[in-house]
Amino acid sequence: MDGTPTEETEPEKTANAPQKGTVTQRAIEQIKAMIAEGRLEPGQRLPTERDLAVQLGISRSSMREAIRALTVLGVLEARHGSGIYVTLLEAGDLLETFGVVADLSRGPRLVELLEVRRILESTATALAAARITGDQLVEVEKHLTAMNATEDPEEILAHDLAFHREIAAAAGNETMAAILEGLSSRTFRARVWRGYQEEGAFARTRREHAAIHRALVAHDPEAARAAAAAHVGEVEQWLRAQLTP
Amino acid sequence: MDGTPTEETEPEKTANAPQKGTVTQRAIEQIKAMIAEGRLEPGQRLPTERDLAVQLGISRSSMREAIRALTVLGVLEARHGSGIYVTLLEAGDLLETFGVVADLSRGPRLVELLEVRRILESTATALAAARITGDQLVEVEKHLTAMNATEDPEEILAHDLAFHREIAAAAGNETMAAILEGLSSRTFRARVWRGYQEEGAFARTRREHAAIHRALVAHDPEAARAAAAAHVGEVEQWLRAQLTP
DNA sequence: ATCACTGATGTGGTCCGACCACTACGGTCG
DNA sequence: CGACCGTAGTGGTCGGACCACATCAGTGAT
Repeated sequence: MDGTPTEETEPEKTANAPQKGTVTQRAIEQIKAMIAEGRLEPGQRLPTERDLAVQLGISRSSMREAIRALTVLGVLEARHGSGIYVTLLEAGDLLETFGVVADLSRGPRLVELLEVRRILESTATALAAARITGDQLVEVEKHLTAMNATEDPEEILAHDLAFHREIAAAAGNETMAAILEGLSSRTFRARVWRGYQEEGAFARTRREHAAIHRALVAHDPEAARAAAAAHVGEVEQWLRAQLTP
Repeated sequence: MDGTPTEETEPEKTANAPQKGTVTQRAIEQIKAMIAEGRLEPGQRLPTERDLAVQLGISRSSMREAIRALTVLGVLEARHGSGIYVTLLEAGDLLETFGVVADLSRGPRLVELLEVRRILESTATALAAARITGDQLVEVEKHLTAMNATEDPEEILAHDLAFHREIAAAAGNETMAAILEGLSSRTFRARVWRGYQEEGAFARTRREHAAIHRALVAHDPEAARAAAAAHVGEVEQWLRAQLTP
């Protein structure tokens, strides 16, 4: 596209970043900056990979790496045959990567993660108790009864996740809900649950869920906070004990 | 490896993932799985890009995209001329991406982020009050006095960040500290601070910091929790008011 | 024997060009 | 008018080439 090769061979200083780090890293920062500055709106479609590469003066390969990076971060979304789009940049999009932390953590850090979850979950449950509507409560109860009606561990886990997800949603803070979602990612809980439930913790779990539900119905934030903290705290203490046998 | 070009054209079912999603996405999952299963230890060096590509049966280009993705997630680290290494997988490594959320969030979500920070920061400060050592307290005081001794906004911000970072570290939960670090990322606070401090909030900020420090010295968790919650809450309320003028 | 220099080697970083797989859109045909 | 189909454009993949950098063994002077 350049045409006349007599263009500035010397590095242009037109308010552009000179040269720091790899070109791919630079491209990532530039696209991020474009979004942060509002030059790219959520949901908007970007130019093609080829055009973008030309615009930033890099090869398509490097541009693809930059796009891939922003894709896994939940900032961009590539649709085969259609184009590249900015995501809606909602909490869920950007915090999806949180699950990776939970998946790759082991030992002491699992306890730390549960501690964070206990803090956030108890607060979220308290907020939910104050704000939850009738419809939302029905949804919570649906998963609660379904969870108690089956013996299939997989199904129990699924409804357990949904139970807490509905509560987090009722708290009215999408960001907090998204973080808790990542903190309860499938593989994370599956690893902990396996051992925990094998000790006949089903009954205790049901009792704790019932206590949380009771607090929600009563719109009692303090009771809800205590119940949720105790619920997560039980698992936390069990896991803590597992690490020091 | 197989040699004979009479290779099975039909999809191989040798316990391998058949074909879902892009090859790059598959490679990302496979490497993640290798780490999760312990086949790759933290700090360990991986085979070369070229070898890895051959092992997973994909091109080097696709492998590079996978590596780039895991790099931005803080799972891998590429050193030019040396090789690719698994990071130490510490909380700070994996939660670095949290800063992206703060950088790209605007409007209502900024309030939500501050709400999350208020919850975590207040708890972390409470924990710190109970556990902080003399040395750690000295470090905190260093930033406190330095912050009050200058008028340069940039320097104030830097010491402010360090002040809270030291407290979070004293709480003894690296994961929580890493999340708070992301929630206080430079660009995030710079955007909010700009307007907040222009209203002569310096004095108030100093008073709040002094209150937090007093609670730490007294080893009074409840006072620390209240002071930290009020500190963040002030900014939170100010920002909330800005959004509904 | 010790140390600084130097070269070769291997690694990640970048670029290019080609082709494939899929989507979207428009025209055609029933 | 609607279903079908072909085409152009897009992201996805591949292979090869070259560059920039780190590392280390070998060399040489001290």
